[in-house]
Amino acid sequence: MHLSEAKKQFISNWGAFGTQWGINRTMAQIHALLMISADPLTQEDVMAQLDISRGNVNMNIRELISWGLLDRVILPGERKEYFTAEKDTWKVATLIIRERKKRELDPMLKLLAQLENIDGDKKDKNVKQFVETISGIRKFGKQADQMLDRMVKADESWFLGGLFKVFK
Amino acid sequence: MHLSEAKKQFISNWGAFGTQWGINRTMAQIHALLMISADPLTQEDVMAQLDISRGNVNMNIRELISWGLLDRVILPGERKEYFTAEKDTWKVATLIIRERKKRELDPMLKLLAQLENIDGDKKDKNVKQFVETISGIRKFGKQADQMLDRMVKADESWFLGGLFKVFK
DNA sequence: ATTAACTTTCAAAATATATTGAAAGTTCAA
DNA sequence: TTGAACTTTCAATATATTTTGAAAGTTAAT
Repeated sequence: MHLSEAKKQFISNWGAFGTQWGINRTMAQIHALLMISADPLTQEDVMAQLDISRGNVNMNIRELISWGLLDRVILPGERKEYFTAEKDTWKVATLIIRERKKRELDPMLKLLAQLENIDGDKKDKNVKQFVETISGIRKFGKQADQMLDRMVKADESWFLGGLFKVFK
Repeated sequence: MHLSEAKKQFISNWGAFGTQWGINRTMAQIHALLMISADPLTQEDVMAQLDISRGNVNMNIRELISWGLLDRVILPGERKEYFTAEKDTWKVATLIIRERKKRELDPMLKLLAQLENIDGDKKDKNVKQFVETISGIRKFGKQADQMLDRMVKADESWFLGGLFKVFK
């Protein structure tokens, strides 16, 4: 397979992958494109290569920047903005973890904490089941939260080098 | 806060949470409802409590069963089917991991393996960047895959009891 | 201050996804 | 068998999300 075909495949599949994880197709595709591009691209380049509209590209590039996944670059002597993606997979992963944790896990844990203290007869099996379920999910979530925190703070080689132990 | 209000909040938020992870709102809500219900429910119960149509409930219950998250139960002497959810958070988590790994991660790793061997001048910076990006993502994915495999095989207490070490 | 190059916005349109409910299918007690 | 009780299907509909592109906004060289 040649580069251009492989690029197409990667971009298209990465887009589909994104949608299964609540990230819109275009955002994932733009990210994919910039990850595999050796040089920075302009908005026009992205529009042309992915065949999507100006507004769409603009909106998704801004979103990617807010996630910390892209940077604006001004090339010396040029008027227009260029964009590059963070290329280091480990950094990309930790940026994504950080962001989703903040947006989703943290608020959910806060909610669960509230729901755990409901009024009502603790002997009622419905109350009991509710509290047990919520606290079970919360315990799991807290543990995951901690683990992700450590991951994000850790060094790349810890994970990628296979130097980590999962059992005590 | 009282049970009925807390239930509503949990179901509604769990549904929203689901959509951010590529699981449809109704499926997540049905799962939430059954997780906090002490006794098995019928399709009718679910329809009534969540105010959704017969077809929708039926389709999503079947999907949840295929994930291994719900079981059909026939109560002795009853004609109709009841449904219960797996209540153990750890088991729920591993079932979900297993399923998503199979449906998403495994195929993606297969694709990346193919894309890594493209034809073309290895000195071309575009080819180089492509191969580097793909192999970086693949390395990370393989590591994640291994970690998840160990998690799924491990005992609940490993994770939930906080007995695990993340550093060597 | 002008204006050409470039970026951003956002209402409308297109697309994708989820939901409904009536009809068809199945099961089983009598 | 029959038919009442229950389950499943799926075409039509509703809802949610994404995309477009023209217009408005911004910037900076002259």
